[in-house]
Amino acid sequence: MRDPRRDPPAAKVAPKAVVGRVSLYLRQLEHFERQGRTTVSSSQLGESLSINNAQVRKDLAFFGQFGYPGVGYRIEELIAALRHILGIDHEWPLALVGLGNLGRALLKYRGFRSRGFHIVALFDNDPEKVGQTFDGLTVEPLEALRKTVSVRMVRLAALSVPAEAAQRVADQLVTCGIHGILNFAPVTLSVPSGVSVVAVDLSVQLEHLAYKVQNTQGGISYAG
Amino acid sequence: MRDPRRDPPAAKVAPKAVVGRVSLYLRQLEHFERQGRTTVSSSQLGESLSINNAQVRKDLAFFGQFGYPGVGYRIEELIAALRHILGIDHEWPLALVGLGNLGRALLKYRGFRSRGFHIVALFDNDPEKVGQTFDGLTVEPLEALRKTVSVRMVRLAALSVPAEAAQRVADQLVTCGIHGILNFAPVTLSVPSGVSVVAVDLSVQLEHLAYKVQNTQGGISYAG
DNA sequence: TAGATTGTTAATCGATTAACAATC
DNA sequence: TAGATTGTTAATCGATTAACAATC
Repeated sequence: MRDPRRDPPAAKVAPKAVVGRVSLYLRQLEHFERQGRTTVSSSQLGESLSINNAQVRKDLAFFGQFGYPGVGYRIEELIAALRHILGIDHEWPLALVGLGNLGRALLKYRGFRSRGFHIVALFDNDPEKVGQTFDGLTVEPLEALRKTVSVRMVRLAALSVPAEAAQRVADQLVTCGIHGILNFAPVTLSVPSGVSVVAVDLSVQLEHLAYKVQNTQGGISYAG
Repeated sequence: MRDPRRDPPAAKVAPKAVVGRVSLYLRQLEHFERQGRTTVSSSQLGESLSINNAQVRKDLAFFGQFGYPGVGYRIEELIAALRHILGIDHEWPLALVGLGNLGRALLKYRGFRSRGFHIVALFDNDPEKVGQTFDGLTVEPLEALRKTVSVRMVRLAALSVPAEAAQRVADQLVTCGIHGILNFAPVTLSVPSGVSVVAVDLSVQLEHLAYKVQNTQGGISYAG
């Protein structure tokens, strides 16, 4: 019922790198679809993302057989399949914890909503912030976490609190039933098994850029 | 002159994964230093970050010999060495291009400045934005890019423009002498060799989190 | 000294790429 | 059919981990 081709070979969790590339494939496929294309080959898809064509086929084959020999991949069909695989063929209610500058920016960020992630609750421990309204949502104290998470069936949280508070708040999130944390605080969170964390550290990324620029004296390519 | 231990073994560019971990080591070392500690072993440093101790030693050994057998690493000394290696022992002037919600958040984000990255110029193509002042900086049109980049010796740019504009603006940045781009737009940029790009795609990260949560039925650990 | 811990080699593991029979 | 392209196996490459002599 869910896809027209053969089923996935196994129920193993894909390696991190594969999942990341699948997100990129999906984005590029949507781009091709908007251009009116209907099929794409692994070579074309790979070239547009600077990824080897065998890698594209192998990544996709991890989840099942989606291609047509001699033809390539049907774009519309592959988009639907990848959305299902990534779990973004439905909406994800999202809690945003920490309404500092970064938090407020995340709230306004369009990229989340357009991928099915809806921020449905705001939390902050600062009494100045509690009760304030941003984008139609009222900031609640962390004490309200358990109730709101349960009522709104929230499984994911974006964490944009200061580094010192991050682990403590993460513990609360876990206790209140959150299953996944997108962590913007510059600390390595420790969470129990069964809870997922993805870290987004902007400074680490910028430091990497500085390193690359410093170690590139013209002529060598580092387009990664 | 620059560090008290033996010099690096070679001048090769470190793999991406190594550089990312070195940023994490540095952050954790700074944390230990604030706690008043003076030395740390690879096991202790690794444990605090969920990284194997052999990996810690190997990563550091890539850049030189910093440790003392039987003692570990002297924290103050290692911090200085890693700052130098990452190229953040000096300030990096940074241009911010695109003053939408995300751009304005990046401008206010403290994490950059505290790591030595100073936003010194703002650019946007929107006539509504040009001339406006944010945090004491006036938004300039992209036509002013070349002059400002050269006058202020800017080598790095954070790019937070809409996806449709990203490649075009990136081309301009490169033409005007930018050497490194921190790309927040959800597209894969194509740049000439000698120019570095680091992509930060918040939706990709959130999709990864959704995938992990969806594929974790309690009991299995995914603390990555 | 004895104990601790490094830097490094060798072993293992996983990820990427090339090659090609099977398929449309 | 001939040409194109898949899925997959085998070969390659790189990254991680274990083990240990060297060192303080």
